[in-house]
Amino acid sequence: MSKQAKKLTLDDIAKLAGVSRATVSRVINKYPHITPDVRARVQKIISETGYQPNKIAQSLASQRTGIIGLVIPSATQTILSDPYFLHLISGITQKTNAYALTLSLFLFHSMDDEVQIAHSLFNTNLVDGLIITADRKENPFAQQVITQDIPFVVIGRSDLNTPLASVNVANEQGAYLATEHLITLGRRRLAIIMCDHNTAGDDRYAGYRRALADYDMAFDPQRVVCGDFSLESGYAAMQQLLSAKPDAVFVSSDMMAIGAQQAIRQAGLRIPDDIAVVGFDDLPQAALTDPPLTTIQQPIEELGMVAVDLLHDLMHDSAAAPRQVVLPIALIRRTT
Amino acid sequence: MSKQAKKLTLDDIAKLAGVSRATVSRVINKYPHITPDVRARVQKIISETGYQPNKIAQSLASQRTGIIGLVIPSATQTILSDPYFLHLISGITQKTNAYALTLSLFLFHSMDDEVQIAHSLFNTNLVDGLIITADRKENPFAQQVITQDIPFVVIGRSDLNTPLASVNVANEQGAYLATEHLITLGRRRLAIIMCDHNTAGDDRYAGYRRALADYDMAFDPQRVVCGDFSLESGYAAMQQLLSAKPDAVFVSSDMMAIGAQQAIRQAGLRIPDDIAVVGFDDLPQAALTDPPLTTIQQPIEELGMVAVDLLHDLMHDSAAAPRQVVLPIALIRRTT
DNA sequence: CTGAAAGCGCTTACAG
DNA sequence: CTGAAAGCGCTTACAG
Repeated sequence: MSKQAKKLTLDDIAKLAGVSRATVSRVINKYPHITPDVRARVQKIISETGYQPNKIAQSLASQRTGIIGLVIPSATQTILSDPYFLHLISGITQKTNAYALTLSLFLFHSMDDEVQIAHSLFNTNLVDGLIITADRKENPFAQQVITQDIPFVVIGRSDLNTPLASVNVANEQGAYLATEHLITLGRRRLAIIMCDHNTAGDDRYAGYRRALADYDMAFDPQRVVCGDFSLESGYAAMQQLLSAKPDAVFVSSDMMAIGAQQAIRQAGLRIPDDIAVVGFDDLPQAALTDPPLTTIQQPIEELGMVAVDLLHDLMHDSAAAPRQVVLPIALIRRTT
Repeated sequence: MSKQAKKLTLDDIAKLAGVSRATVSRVINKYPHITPDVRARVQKIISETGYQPNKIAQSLASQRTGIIGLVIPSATQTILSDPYFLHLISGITQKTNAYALTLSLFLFHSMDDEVQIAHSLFNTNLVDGLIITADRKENPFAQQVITQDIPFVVIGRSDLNTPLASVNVANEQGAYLATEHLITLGRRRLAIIMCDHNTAGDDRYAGYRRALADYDMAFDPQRVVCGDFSLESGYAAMQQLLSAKPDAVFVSSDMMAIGAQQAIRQAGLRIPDDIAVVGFDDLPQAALTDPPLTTIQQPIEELGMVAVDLLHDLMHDSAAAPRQVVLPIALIRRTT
């Protein structure tokens, strides 16, 4: 407890309680068949001394560390500007706290990091399982994980054509609803700010196209611009789009939508009168843009929570068939 | 490597290379005095087999895990809406990657979590060191850490009156500059949206007061409102402030400033004509608000990087005097 | 420069 | 229900 005290071990507790180390270990691990007397005696010593088992020794002996890794292989730039990841992490930590798991976080700041981290994660017995955000279409890290003997779950769709445990939201359907909403409003010159190199971006683009087709709306490649989910890229994309004179734009993330709104205003146009905007995410800030942003709500925290649930199941029953969960989305109408 | 293969151990490598486990261990740990031949032979086997040492076993034997913990004891709500933390985490992971340390993340979602996490972190030998964001004035967790025998560094000032390793930015001076800027602009009815229960908030408030005093400006408690660093709270605070008819407001975080701008616009007032706004942080989104936000730039990523540097030093030389680093800030003029 | 041996602090069959 | 013992896979004085 205090600074100087030499740390107590199982052995010390065993001696103090007059039992074997095995018994103390069983008490700590809540093994059911222990004489109540003995259990009480051991517990008393433990609480009196403030003994805490050495987690590393427990891990080595039990072959489980209770650590799970969260790997976010996105470009750092994207991560930085998108509160999405904060919500995801929040959902994940809620569950890891509940399961008494420890979360380790792995971000790549360079190609080198990717190699280094893969190296330190695979075959080192450090983590019991992995959660991977698989937004990038090119995802060499995820490719590697498949070949490893480690439970993992993927957040977002993955094109790894293997049955994997995964959680995702109904991206295609969300984009469809958003686009349909704009069409229903009477808009005719629809545009999209999408995100390439990203599976969620692809799915949302597909939903946009499907809605256009279903409603016999013209598709004009001039009115398609790519961003990278960042605020800045949404701003730049909208500036580019302006010359194509859209009267509505579906932006596939709220941060990009906020940037797009800014570009529209700066061009002296009115929202939604001149250009209607619909986003995707429903971040808290979406309700406070000018005007408030109509958007597709996706349950980001829940995404994280379900990921941990799936992983937890996998870790305790490796024979379990990997489950794919798709969470529902909803259109949140604000401005229009 | 592949799914079925039973994992190799030091012993296996030793046998394959015809040396002792000690020698293999020395090669792995880059012990300098090894016969080149022997080293080469061992390394060949290691790379041929793809052997990776078991990190847990290494940790138990060496009494170091290479894991450091990042503890963010802020209210979850605050964390979620503030990209600040993303930048901080980014800075931290850049350095942990460089030092080949593993980062574990601890967020509190309830009072119970706080107890649980403290319990699992202290005296369990899991982490080699801790980084704590000490923004809350009431910080029982930080108080506890002090009594533990574990290296740690605090991000943000702490009122724990002990010489601690810490990194911070010049909050007071930043607020002073921001306020001075508004005064120099000719504004006379200054207001502040501050953040209570938070040491950074306190420091910034102090800088505001000092500038007011230096320039003989009236201080009106009517023109002081508290938020919690979230966008929503900035919005609400500004609405409240409106009746006091300020002509300028220093908002002690960018997210709150963005919320405040929104409230001003919604009230039909112009920025900066009717009310000038200065923020604090210089998040990427500050450059894209309407109008672009003048703000105090603080090097958030660097805060995280320095924290890891300090901790790294502490872990390798526990006798080292804990250092206090204060990073400079700068006024970024945009709109006015 | 290298090896034999002890040790890190636990867990978990195996007996009884 | 409980204990003795082996084992988890490494590191590191200690000799030589």
